[in-house]
Amino acid sequence: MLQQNQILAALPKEVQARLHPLLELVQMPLGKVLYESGDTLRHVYFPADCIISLLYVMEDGASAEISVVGNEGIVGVALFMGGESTPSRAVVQSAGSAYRLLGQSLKEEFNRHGSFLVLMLRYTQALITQMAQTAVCNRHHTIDQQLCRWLLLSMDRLAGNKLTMTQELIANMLGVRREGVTDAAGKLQKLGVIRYSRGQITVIDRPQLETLSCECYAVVKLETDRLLPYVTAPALAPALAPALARAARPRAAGAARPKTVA
Amino acid sequence: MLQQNQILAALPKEVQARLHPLLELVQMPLGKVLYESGDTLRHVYFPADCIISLLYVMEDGASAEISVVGNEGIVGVALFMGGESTPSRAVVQSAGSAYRLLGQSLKEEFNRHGSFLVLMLRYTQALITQMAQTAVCNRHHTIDQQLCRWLLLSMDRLAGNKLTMTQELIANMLGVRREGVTDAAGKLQKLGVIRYSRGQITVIDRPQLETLSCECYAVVKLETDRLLPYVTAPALAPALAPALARAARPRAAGAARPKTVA
DNA sequence: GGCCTTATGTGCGGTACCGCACGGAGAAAA
DNA sequence: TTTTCTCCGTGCGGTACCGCACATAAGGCC
Repeated sequence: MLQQNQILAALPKEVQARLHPLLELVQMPLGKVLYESGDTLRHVYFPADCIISLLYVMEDGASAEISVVGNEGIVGVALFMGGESTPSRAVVQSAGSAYRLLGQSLKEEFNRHGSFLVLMLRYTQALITQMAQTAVCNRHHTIDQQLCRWLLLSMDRLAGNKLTMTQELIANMLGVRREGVTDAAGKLQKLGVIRYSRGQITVIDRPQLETLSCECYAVVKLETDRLLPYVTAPALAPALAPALARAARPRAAGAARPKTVA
Repeated sequence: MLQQNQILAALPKEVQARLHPLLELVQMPLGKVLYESGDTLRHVYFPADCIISLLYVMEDGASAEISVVGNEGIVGVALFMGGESTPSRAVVQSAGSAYRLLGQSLKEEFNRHGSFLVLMLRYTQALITQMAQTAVCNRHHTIDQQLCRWLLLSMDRLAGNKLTMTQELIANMLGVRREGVTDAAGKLQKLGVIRYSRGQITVIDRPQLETLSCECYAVVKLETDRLLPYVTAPALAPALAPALARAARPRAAGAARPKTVA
């Protein structure tokens, strides 16, 4: 079902009809690398039920996740942004399938300057928001908070409440030690928020997970919903409404860290 | 001189002619806020000789810089990306002037689907790279390294080798304590790399600054030069060539943190 | 010169995270 | 059932950074 990807689903019927014969459904096994840093991209991918991580790998081999893409988005924005490549790696974080489109075909549709272009750009802005918030989160929040955020981002892109992912891999995504994740996950389990065993994580108390997460999750989610309203997303728990309001409203000018201005 | 902004300068003559009467040269005093988080943008800005910081301010008032824009770029990409607003603040980090364009005029030119659109998208990809690298840098690098990166990013966007900026403000940008910056700056001064006093920083040994910086600076610079070749940028010190090669070449697949794979 | 504001230096205890080493336990293979 | 491998738990010393509380100094203003 082509409609599994929300961007494809949001396109007008005639665009869908044009693209349909060009889209190829491909399997996405866990760990598959869609592109490496600097690769000239050949395809873009519209995830159907898989999750793709964009991550940067440093000289010394350490890594950090830049953003996550599920069926709400598209992998390979560099193709239509004009750069053709990007200094990051795209890896399958959760297995499934995706629709693949040749770069050339994508550009032809993009250059028709219709709804496809508009949609791509809006999605790209959502992606930018996610990256920016990742930067903030890496600076200011604890591993505990970041794990919550990461779990929520993943759950939003999956059908059930189960996730197949070892703590080791989560650590690579967050760019922290495996033991740090063990620690944080242990706390969440003790609180009854999640349950896990040997690479299987189950979210039990999602509302609680949202309150334990930093504001970063809500900021990204609300902004994504705003930018891509065609995504009929399940509403955020009411408890997060304040974060929404704060995120949307201007703050006092000039104040960076309040104390330094007082 | 309209050519002061490199994006405007790179546009074909007829586009420049169209835009010229619509562009308004405005002064950009230090600390001026161009937009707040969630504001509907009215203008975009093409910096001539000022530097604008895009930063995110958290609920508790702490902040972190997401990216920097100088005369190589444009402030307000959300306008043509379609979102009209963005959850961050744009502040003048170094005073100067900029060309301002009404959002409506921008969109009219953008929707002609010519070289303006192509240039905007390419610049936006460079901006994305900078944000992604900021996320990585925040996760993995020391304040010392980040200060070097930050100084280099600023110097690239200024005429001389002097920078007017207190350590307090730098701390807000980096999202760290002021004392941390004092510490790092002290070391750099002892090494004879910079000299500073009461908000005036002078870079003495730029090559040394580049070697002390983390790889993030080089990655962003090389990618920006690649995406926007019309910028006749001064070459990077030869010592950084290896970082370039690494950034451009694919890495061994699957390896996130090398030890975890060995 | 005297005073005040702002910028920078320094020290101290606390915490989050790191690197490392190893122990244990579940699952799969033999 | 025993072995093996993978995943998870735990402890320990080290470091980078934090928050706080001051001390010092440089420049503007009277």
